[in-house]
Amino acid sequence: MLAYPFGPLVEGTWVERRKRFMLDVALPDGTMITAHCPNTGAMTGLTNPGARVLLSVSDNPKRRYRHTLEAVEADGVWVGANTQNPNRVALALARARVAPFPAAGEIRPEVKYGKAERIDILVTGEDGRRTFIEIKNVHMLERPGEASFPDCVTARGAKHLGALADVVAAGDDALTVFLIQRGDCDVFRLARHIDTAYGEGFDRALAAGVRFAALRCSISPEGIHADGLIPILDGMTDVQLSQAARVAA
DNA sequence: TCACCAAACTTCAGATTGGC
DNA sequence: GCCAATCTGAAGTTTGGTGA
Repeated sequence: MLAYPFGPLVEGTWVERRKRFMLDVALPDGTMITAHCPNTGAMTGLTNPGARVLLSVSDNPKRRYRHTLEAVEADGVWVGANTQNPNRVALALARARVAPFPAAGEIRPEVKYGKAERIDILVTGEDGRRTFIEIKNVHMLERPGEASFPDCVTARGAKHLGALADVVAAGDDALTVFLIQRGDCDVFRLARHIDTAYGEGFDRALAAGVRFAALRCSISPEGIHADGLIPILDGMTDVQLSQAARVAA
């Protein structure tokens, strides 16, 4: 299903990522522009000068740069580069009651909890039971057909896993969705060699009862299409079976 | 209803601190 | 004094919350 339509896009060529939020792009007519890069991560595998990019255009007069990077072509497919889109896609799918999101309940995005934490989506069932849902953006392909996360050390990500484990300990449900913004993968694997602390946090969260799911999305100039869940392979824990059983439940 | 503010995202560069 | 480790601020945009 088309979970998030892009609207009109402009195609260009990646020239240089000058600063974290600024990307120089060459338009087809040779014009050089600076676009906003809404991805503050390392963008491993995507920072390829000469690669085709898709840009959305904003009419907001307050913006310094009218264009926003939406996708980069890598390995022959479009890869979503806007880290704000996964949350939008997840919210749309949650409202459509698509697995792995709860089949019923009140949906609220960006909900504060604890002292200073903020969860991406909170679903409250009619019985009052809450499901805290954290969305993680995935774009890296370490091996053909195998998506991986994280692409760099993410202390914040490990912190989120600990917070979700606390949520489960308090009697609520917690779900982490690895939303993969590329269609050329069949499995998801945790990149423990990149961030061992995140891997350890993953193990603790899994043992505590946090559920995990990997959701593959295909990117096209029309928008982001939700393909469905793919297996999480891990080698240390049989996450795939665990995930399948829990999602089915 | 509108305007304003804070928080979130992540990493780098520069400043600061501690140890030798 | 030097080096390494740690801390802090900044970068642009979006979105939700709050107050007028």
